[in-house]
Amino acid sequence: MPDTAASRRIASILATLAARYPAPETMLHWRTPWELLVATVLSAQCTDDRVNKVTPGLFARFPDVAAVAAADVAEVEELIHSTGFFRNKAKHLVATAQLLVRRYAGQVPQSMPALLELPGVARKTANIVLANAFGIQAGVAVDTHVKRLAWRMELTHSKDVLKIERDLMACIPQADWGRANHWLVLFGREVCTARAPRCRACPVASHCPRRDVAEK
DNA sequence: ATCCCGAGGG
DNA sequence: CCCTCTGGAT
Repeated sequence: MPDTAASRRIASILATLAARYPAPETMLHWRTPWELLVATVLSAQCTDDRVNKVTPGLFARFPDVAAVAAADVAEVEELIHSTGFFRNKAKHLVATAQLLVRRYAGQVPQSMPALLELPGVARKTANIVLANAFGIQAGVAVDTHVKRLAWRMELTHSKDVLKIERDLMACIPQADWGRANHWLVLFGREVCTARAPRCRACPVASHCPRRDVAEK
């Protein structure tokens, strides 16, 4: 069980961020579960607007799972080049598309274990796809920003992603699990940055146990 | 120069 | 646990 004061902090912060940031579907552009899966994979180490810049061309050239499954990896690499890590991402996307065609009739599976078998998909991506494409609130997606927030808010000091996820789930309304990552990422990039956090501009400074650590 | 909206692999 | 993979923003 997470510390209850920290739980209240996280809940208050999420409520504030929910009012401040738009819905996730307005950020990453996607129309189908497959497109969300692709966009989420591409978003590793990359901002939403850069992903949104390449996905229209990618989806136009390879309109569905079957097309990606038959695609030349080098051509996919070219189309997603600007999102970084393009060799890994292209290889994973093609391999995943091939697996979907082979085992799931070209559909994106709607369960955590099935998603985790897809190359390039781990827990964070699976949580986001399940929640936002299928409305299945399987869990909170944890990435570097979310971890940092959980630590700074003293919800937990664990480095175990599964424990961090469970502690967050205990204090975030289940309906927000799919969106929490998005809000926290934006907040983490704009305000509660890894170094030199902009505490003076922080909308939730009053909830922060480290607000005495002033912005320099 | 340095850091980053992950995931796979040693 | 550590490393690698990448371009782009700052």
